Amino acid sequence: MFRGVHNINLDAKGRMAVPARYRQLLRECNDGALVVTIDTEETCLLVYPLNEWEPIQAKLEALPSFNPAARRIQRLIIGHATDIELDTNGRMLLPAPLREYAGLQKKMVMMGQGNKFELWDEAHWDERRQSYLAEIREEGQMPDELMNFSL
Amino acid sequence: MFRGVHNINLDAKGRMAVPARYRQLLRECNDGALVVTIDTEETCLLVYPLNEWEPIQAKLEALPSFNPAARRIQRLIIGHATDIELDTNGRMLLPAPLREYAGLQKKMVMMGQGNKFELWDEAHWDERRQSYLAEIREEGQMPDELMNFSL
DNA sequence: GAATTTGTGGGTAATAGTGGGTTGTAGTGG
DNA sequence: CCACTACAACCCACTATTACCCACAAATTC
Repeated sequence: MFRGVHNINLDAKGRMAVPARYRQLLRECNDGALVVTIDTEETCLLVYPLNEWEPIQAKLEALPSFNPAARRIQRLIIGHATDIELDTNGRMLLPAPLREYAGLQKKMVMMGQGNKFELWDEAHWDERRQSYLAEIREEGQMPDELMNFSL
Repeated sequence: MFRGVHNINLDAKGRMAVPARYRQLLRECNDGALVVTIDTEETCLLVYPLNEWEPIQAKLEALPSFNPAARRIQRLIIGHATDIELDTNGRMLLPAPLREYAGLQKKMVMMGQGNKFELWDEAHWDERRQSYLAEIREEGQMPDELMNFSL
């Protein structure tokens, strides 16, 4: 569904222009209704079309709520999940608390990841990408799932 | 499916002319729809016809997302995978972030590799080819999978 | 060597991205 | 309950980028 990188600038009001190629797609499936939340493993944000998000929230809510780890995840992910829409210019306004979490300044990177997008601070992503590549190349060993994977 | 090397020049706008012999083939199967992404092991780019790419993305997305190695691969490969098309002159415009990744300047090499093409900076490929040849000749030993391979 | 196909280089029009100004609404405090 | 403030939505205008087109140069082919 979604893929590809784009360098995007955040304006002074915290808005970002969604690349035109995705706008139509987003408008079609949900009339541009989106949900942004945080990624708990990396300091980046996740943007889902509403219909992709809903089953995820449902599954999170179904987790046993006496389990501390489950409660943590629920608090963090559902807690930060914010509804947003595309404005008339195809831009989205990122809520200040989430921008802050991901350390988003002016220059950022938007990356398609299947059913969602990821938003990274540009410098942070560059650095992270470097370390991902280094890890892949250094580890002689790939996990089993990947060993017989052919691209 | 695809094979052979071509020396190609990138123009000032980052466009490359696809060799005529492949154009018709690419146009037939997908109306010229292609996906470019990065190779994680080498600093080169991979170009797939859309229909070849889709099952790969599906397989990548199916990997367990709590597995760190799988997440890395997904981020890098799906994250960089960008849709492009042939223009009316049979050229493709390579996205700036990907050109940058592969260090593509003016002179580059396009190489058929079965279901995809690889794009290399010319100087980098020459160097890499040298070291591949050297490695093959120095290592007396071939991996088992190759021992009973006859050319 | 002429004709056709392929590769290359820009110019231009259309589209996308950017930066505020203005109005409306919701939240806050008196 | 009203006034004031702050933020968000909308609009418009400007800039940058891209896609498209055309024309020429180079290379093949006949």
